[in-house]
Amino acid sequence: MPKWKGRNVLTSGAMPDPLPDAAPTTAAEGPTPPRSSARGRPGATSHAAIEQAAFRLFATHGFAGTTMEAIAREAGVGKRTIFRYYQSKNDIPWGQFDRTLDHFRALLDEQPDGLPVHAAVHQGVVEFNRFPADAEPPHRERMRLILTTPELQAHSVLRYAEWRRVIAEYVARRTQARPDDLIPQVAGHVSLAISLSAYEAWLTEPDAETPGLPEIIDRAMTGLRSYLTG
Amino acid sequence: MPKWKGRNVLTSGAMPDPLPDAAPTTAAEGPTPPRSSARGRPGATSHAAIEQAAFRLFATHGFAGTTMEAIAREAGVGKRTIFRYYQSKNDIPWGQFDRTLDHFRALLDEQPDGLPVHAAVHQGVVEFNRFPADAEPPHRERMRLILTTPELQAHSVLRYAEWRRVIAEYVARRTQARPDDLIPQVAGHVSLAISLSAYEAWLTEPDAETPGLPEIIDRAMTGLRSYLTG
DNA sequence: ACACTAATGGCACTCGATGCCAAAATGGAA
DNA sequence: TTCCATTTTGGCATCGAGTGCCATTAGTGT
Repeated sequence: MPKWKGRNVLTSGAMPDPLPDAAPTTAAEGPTPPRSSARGRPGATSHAAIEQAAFRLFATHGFAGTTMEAIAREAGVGKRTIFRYYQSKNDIPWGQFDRTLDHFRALLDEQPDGLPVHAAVHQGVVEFNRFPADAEPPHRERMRLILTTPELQAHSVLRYAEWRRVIAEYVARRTQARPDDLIPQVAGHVSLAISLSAYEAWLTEPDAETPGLPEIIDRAMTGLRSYLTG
Repeated sequence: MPKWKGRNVLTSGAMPDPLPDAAPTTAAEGPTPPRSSARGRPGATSHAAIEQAAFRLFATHGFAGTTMEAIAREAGVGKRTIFRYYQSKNDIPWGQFDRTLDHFRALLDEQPDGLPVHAAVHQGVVEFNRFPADAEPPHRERMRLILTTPELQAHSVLRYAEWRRVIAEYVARRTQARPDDLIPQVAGHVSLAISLSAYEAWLTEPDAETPGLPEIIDRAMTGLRSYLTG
């Protein structure tokens, strides 16, 4: 689903971490995540650094086999601090996903109004999942981790919900309905279904990915249409 | 998604608990769940009793506000024992869901071969979610809990996966494909998408549920078709 | 009564997560 | 420079889910 703007090298380069750290979408709770201001003590680490440390450990000990303490040690900060940057261990692999939702919204709005709604949504989803070849390997690893680790698979629905919402809102706007109405909701759910199927197929393929993610999403979409029309 | 065969009264009557307790689908691990055999010490409780106790507490303290210790006390058994009946706290609300999958499989097989695949699947899903009026209120409460509690919402994907698999296998068989191929997978994902949308709409409606679940699923399905054809 | 079998439940322990708070660390003002 | 307001850090205690271990209990069959 994701689509991290620029380059996001996983183990060696820089992690997503775009723009100055923003406030969490799931507002006011216990500790307030760092937001590198002018005044006050500067942050001891960054999302990027934490994710790099975490993925390094995940690669060797697996997700479940890596404790938060270990990640903290690897990142050179206190465990307590990690929990200020990420609400939970499960949130680490997703990184700054929220950030990309604005981009997704923009992509949908870019679609010409002449296009039928379903086609516009489809195009938006495809574009959202198209990115430079050099950003693909790390993205692939990230998604593989997420889609093959049960805990993460489960946790991800909470992320998907925000993503679906973007679609539901777009469809609602274009069909004069409310985002909570049945059709917009179905559109969101089905778009997610398509994407997930596509990702699973994508991850199954040999690394010499002949068909890219966009192509597979296209294929899943046309597959759905032919399936539904017998 | 579910469909517990007979009567399954939530707070007052009997919980699902059909058939003699079977082995867990996710096989051999730590403690082996009870399977009331002839020999040996008899079980101190049952899935039904545990679920009743649990739901009683969930109703007053909420899901998160209810500890496993509390459930154990309410059910009159040790905490350790509860964990032998359910792999996790999150598994309690779903009850013996696995059991219903065989029934689902049977429903699909019942569909006439003359019916187009998508129609057969649709019918199967609809039938799966049709049940006696007196079983509805508790089912509704159960699903409301599951679909409105983030932890449960997330955890449920693991259950849904098995359910989707049933569809993927059916579609694969009828289209001479493999269950892991793109189209069967998409069919499973999309059927789930439809069902979830329908459930959400169903739960939103006032209790005087004019349209039942089957009708809403139908509506979601036709909605999808018209959405996809502009 | 005795052996066999299988579930129970207490205990200790790991790990994720949270509240609390004193101790950094920084920029700006006196 | 020193003090101050500000903001993050990280240690500590605590809670709750989940697991391994194992002696105990409660049946069945002989």
